[in-house]
Amino acid sequence: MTCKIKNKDIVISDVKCLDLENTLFCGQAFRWKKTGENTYHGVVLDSVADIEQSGNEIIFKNMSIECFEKVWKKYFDIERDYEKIVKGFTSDSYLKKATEEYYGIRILHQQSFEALISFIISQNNNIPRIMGIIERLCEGFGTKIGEDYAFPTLTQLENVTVEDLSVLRAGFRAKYIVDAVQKIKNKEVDLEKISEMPIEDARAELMKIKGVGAKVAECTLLYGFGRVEAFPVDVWVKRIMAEMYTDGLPECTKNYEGIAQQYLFHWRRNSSEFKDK
DNA sequence: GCCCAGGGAATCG
DNA sequence: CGATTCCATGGG
Repeated sequence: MTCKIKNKDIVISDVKCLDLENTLFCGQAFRWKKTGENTYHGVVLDSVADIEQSGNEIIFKNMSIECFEKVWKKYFDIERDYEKIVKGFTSDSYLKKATEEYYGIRILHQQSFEALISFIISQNNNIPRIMGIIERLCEGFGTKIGEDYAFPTLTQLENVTVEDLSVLRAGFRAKYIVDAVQKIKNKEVDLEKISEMPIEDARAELMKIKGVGAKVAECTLLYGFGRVEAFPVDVWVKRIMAEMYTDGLPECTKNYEGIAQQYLFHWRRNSSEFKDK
């Protein structure tokens, strides 16, 4: 990656395998808005970004180098060599198709608390409604930043009750959000320690929270902790496994199962190859 | 009205 | 144990 400052913008180039459209709208993050042909608007931590992709260049508009280094470099997983990883996938014919049709998906390294709460909300739910609930959560409880809202912090949520959360219209999931907040607050579940645990222990730790089962735990590890070997199995991935991988995932996905999962998930949901199925 | 959605807890056999 | 049922809400 090369990083230049032009006017007040950060311009990065030579980032291989990063397509904003595919990455931001493949169901891993729920707060991005498309603002134009190649422009996107989003919030991470307390930083708001307007980003534009033109070919091999990604432009972070009106952003300081400090902010880019501190927040966005990690968020877009810039240091990881996706080109190499994705090339490794092409020995499998289905993954070859998926990575060709939807090239440039990266796993976004989100804030762990946000990922946890977001995927608690995602259970037995559909993506448009998940987005709405999260938007109401941010507007109702997060810090206002200009026209935007940060995702609420643990402190901002530490005293909320199920009744307080009724404005979200999250249904039965509200009590799970409260349980997650309480257990993190009293250190029954320690997000700091989870990032250093072997993945089996990390899973078990997250599953102490009500409403966190295998799938939500796996999503939290993948998107909130950057554990790219985590493999969330939702209804779509279940279909993929039943239709294409009855003997399990191919060897070429080893240690990168979560990245493979993201390509397969997005491909199976959106490709015309599976129209009306 | 029915079915389904990036599931999980509670209950039943 | 595995299998079934219920959980809130909204869109198709």
